[in-house]
Amino acid sequence: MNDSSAEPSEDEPRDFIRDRIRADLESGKTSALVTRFPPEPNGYLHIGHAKSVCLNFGVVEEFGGVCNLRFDDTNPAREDEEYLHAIQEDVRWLGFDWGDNLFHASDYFEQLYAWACHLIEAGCAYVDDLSADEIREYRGTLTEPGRPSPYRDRTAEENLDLFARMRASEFEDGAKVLRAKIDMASGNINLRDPVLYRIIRAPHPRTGDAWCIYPNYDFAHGQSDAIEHVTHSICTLEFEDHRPLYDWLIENLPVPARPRQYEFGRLNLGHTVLSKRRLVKLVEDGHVAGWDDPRMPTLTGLRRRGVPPSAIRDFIGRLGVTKSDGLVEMSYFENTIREHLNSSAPRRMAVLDPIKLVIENYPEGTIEELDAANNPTDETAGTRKVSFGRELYVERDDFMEAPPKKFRRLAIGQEVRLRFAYFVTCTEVVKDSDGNIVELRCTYDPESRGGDSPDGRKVRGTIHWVSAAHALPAEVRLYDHLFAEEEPGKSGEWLDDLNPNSLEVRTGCLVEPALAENPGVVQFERTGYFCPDPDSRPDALLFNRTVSLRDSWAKDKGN
RNA sequence: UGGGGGAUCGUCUAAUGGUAGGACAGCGGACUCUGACUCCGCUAGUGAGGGUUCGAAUCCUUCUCCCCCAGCCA
Repeated sequence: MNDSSAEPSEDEPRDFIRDRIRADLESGKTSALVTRFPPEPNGYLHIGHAKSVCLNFGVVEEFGGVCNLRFDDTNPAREDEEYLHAIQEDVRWLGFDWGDNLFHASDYFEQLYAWACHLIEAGCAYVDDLSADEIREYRGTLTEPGRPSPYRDRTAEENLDLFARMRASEFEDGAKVLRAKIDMASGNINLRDPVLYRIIRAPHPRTGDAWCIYPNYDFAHGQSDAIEHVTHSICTLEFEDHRPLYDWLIENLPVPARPRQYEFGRLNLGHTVLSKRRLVKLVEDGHVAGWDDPRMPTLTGLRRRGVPPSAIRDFIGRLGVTKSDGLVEMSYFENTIREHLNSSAPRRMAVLDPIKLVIENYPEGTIEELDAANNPTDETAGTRKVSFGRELYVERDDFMEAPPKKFRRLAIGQEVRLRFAYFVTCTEVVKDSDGNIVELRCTYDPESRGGDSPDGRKVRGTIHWVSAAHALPAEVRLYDHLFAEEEPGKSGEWLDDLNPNSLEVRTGCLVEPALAENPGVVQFERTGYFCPDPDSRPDALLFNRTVSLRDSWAKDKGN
């Protein structure tokens, strides 16, 4: 780890938060940088969380310091152990390490309780008997001040006693709460005597039934930061309004450190949703197959989809960190994924919608082993052998009976290259009784073995293929945007904007045999990037499309 | 008509009183054994009005629009 010498260099990211940290380090205000990533264990991490993860862990990689992983587990009614493990796996997958610094807000319950008592003794907090509805009523509105609760002026002794009895389980859920005594007339509603503790008689994943009162976010978060000596508590914009309360608590409590909160704009991505509430709904109502459905923007979904973590980190880095809230185009993310995969993914051939092609002048029963480059952009990726024979399968789309002028693929009388193999010319088509094309008959030029003709003759197009005798059957799942609308719910019910075609299952695909050996993320030549699904088996191959290749032909056709 | 925050190409962002720049998208072209990749070029922006200044995205001022807040969620 480097330490606080912080000359900004050219390729280092710069933003208002890093500028702040740099200044604090240089001035000596901060001697050792401490940040934290504080997920609530009540759902899976998504790409929006990745922005926070990359920021909090990123700055300590850049400036030195530590980033704690701290679970904000203050609400046992909503949280579950399942998420504790999943979240750690996802952060690790992204490539970050919290070392021994795995903490929980629940680790601090006893200290938090003591500090609550401190507040009571100082006359800064009181036990309120008002119901939730009454508290809401007394709180006023955005434009009208609130009114003090009739219980606001209880003595410290009484409050202490009541609070102890809350802890001792003498009251029902909702019967009493502990509130900070601040300002019922504040324009900032968070300062109108915010609730600090509530009664929740639910077993906690970590503390069991040791407690029946739990601190809420506002009381737990800042104080946990202080306990951990967090120097820069980085959160999203919606907490900006909470900062005065955050500071008020820090100032009124004998905490061991003075953390400061900084807020940045959260990530919004087009054609998807990134709110936990909505993601849960998609899973629970079965609109997707689960948290790890490859269409989900969750990290586990993206992982199953084949998106490399490096692409996610790179994407987040390109976005920058600001306080303006925007909507990032999905194509920006997709482009980053392609960029990472282009250099790393081995090329393979797979035919997603096969039609048979027979080379009439190719000797029957002959099989050739041809060399195919594994990655033309990376010579060190080497080559592999692919089997070639008289009967092949090619993509149905790669033939047209009445091709437009710019069509560079197979058509009657048109010569094309079979990738890594030979030049072939289509001579006739075979149709069934309904007039559907069922087979293409071709001739080949034996001189063009390997893909080039000695006479220097050029062909306009190159198409991919598989050998009929060697190809393996496979199922391929093509994914599209989960939502048809870029901003789901912009006009109407967000679920109505689901894309009915977000999943297209292709059965009867044929892939080259090399794909049987669990290849990781590969490029199917001319088609896209694909990875084997965890459910894929040797006798039932199953691939997910990570992202398609750019296709300027498809775009052109639309005109 | 309370409080907090934000407005720069279509999108994400740089420029902190001195030539409005980059990336993605789009368009055009070159190259190509992937209509991919790569390369080249083009299009396109300071929310509006006033002011200060030799000079304003930047400073002042008025206005407009957008986001967040009335959980015993985080």
